[in-house]
Amino acid sequence: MARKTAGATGPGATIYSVADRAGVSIATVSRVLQGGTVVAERTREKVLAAVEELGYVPLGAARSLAVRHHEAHGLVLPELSGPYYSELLMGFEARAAELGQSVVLVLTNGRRDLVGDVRRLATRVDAIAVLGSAAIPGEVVRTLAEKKPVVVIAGQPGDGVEAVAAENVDSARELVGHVLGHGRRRVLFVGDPASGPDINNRHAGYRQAHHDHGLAPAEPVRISLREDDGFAFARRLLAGEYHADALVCANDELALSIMTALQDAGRDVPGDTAVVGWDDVMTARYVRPGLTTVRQPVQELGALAADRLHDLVGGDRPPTDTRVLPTRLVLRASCGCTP
Amino acid sequence: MARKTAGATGPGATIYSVADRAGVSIATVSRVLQGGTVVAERTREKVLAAVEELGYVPLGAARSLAVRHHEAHGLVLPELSGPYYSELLMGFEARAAELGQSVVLVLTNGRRDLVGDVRRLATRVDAIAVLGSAAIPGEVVRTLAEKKPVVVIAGQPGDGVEAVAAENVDSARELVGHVLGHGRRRVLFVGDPASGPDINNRHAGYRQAHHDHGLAPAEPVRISLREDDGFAFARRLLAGEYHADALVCANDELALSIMTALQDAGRDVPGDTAVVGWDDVMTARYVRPGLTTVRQPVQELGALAADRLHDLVGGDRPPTDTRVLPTRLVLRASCGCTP
DNA sequence: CTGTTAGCGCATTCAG
DNA sequence: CTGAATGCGCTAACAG
Repeated sequence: MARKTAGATGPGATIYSVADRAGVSIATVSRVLQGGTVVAERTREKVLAAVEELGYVPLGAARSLAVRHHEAHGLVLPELSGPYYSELLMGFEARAAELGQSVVLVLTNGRRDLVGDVRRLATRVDAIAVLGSAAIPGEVVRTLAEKKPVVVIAGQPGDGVEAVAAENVDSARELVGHVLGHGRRRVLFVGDPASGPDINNRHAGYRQAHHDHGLAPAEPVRISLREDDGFAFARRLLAGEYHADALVCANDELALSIMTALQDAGRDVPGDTAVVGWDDVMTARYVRPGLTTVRQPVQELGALAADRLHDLVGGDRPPTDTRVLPTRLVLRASCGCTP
Repeated sequence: MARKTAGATGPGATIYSVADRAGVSIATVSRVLQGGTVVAERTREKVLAAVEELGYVPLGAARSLAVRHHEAHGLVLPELSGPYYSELLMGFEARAAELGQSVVLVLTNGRRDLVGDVRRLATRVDAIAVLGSAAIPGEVVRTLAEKKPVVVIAGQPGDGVEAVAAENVDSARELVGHVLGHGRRRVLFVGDPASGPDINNRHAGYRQAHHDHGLAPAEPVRISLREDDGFAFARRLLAGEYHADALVCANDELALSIMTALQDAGRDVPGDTAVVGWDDVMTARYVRPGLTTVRQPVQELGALAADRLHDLVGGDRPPTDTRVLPTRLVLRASCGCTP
């Protein structure tokens, strides 16, 4: 049946109208646009001209249906506050783009129908990366992984699904060892290890460092990882509810809020109390004393996740063990060092 | 022609295999999945069971092709460092999700083939939001707007394309007026007004405030808006290259880097030099003195952009004038106030 | 080098 | 309430 191929301009132009206008077949149009096969220079020009004149924009969905690939990766994050997620996303997006993949993003935080949203996502991408800690219940991830390639970022290793992560245990051990090396003997771990595998590993390193020094680790202060919780804890500390000469905070937001609160109350940091954190956020460089922390290669982590997805979709490279990226201690003054 | 509808499980399951398994037609499957039409409870259950057993995930591309909608919005940002873009993205994503739209993200910063990337994006979304300042050459935006609905965020108003923005001129006028009210008489605008419409408007407000007070504004210090540039400027200021008792910085990153550099060199802020910025980033609360700045409703801006795209796609609401969101002065101590 | 043709998987009339 | 048939726009053989 002869298609209606009315000279639709702008939106509405299809490969048929372009072919018509250029006086060629749709196959030829497809060829010059995909750039794979050889096309006579003469006809190529005609096609390109027609494309230009009609303002033709190919319909991605039609291509996807034909090639049976979305050419898109999904990324599921809890939110975007703080530099961690943003950097992860930047790294992911950059690598995905290099690989010719679009990225469609889902932020789960105050989401009504999380499961539904993720299912809809699965509908339009070839593979999905999920931030392990908070984004999604592990059960959902597992059923998802039965249908699409999935990689978990900084999550529980060994669920049977691919995973990438930054190193935490050793760097925690090193960091806490460093603090103990300053002569501190009452160092508290601030932040709930149950917040996620990352935090749990940091706490594990904290314990190891104590054992290394023949010391008994104190119970962790089980609070969540936001500024407000830091302020609340600082009040309790100032009230004498805790005793410590050093605070190892699960992340920088906690460390910064606590440090500031202590200082505003007249405490000397690190004189009275040393404070260290995790992530090396921008603020860590600006406060005085500078915050000693651990720098993670967050962008690389994102890029790595994108890589794995791509491999998984391509069917290359069989599932590998969890890839762990190294981290680096950043010594400033809040731990007791004099730079 | 009878389709091969082999009981494909997991990936590979189609609406046909589900229909087969449930002993119904694909139309019925489609109906229960879309939930629009009425279906007998009995058959609905059969279908759902089949879906479950086969692990069926509908192919978004096929649906998009059939309904002639991608049900996705594009968002083009330069990058994601700092809180501004992240918050914008959060606001955009949240609203888009509410409207049932996926969001596909493109970060343009070190991008090789920007134009190509944006064209590919246009291929798979119904509409696109672009951050005006830095993401894309205005010319590209205009040709894009001929093919897809486009809204420019914080960009040049009146290109004939939809736009949303935060208020800048008045808040700048108020901020600078406030600084002048502290008795400062040599206040410099730091940051290149040509960086983008936002900055240009802030500079305009700066000038107005001077005129309000019968003062002559100084030439702006034309540097770009990153930390490094702030440090470099601070060095030149300390070297006596500039004279000022107040610095109105185009954004917080600039303000913070400059303030810190001055303090490290022994200058008193705000005693010797007041410093104010724009954006109210997290660090602004932590430095001492706290940074006086202007808070923009960035998330709302993102949400607004998503709304407009949706309206544009729906064909509702004719193109409106640029929507401008109000901003708010945040007074802390760096301007000379005593909180 | 180019045209013809057959699906890709789904939504949607139109009958029944 | 349900099924059969058609087309969405594009790619990829397969011929010429």
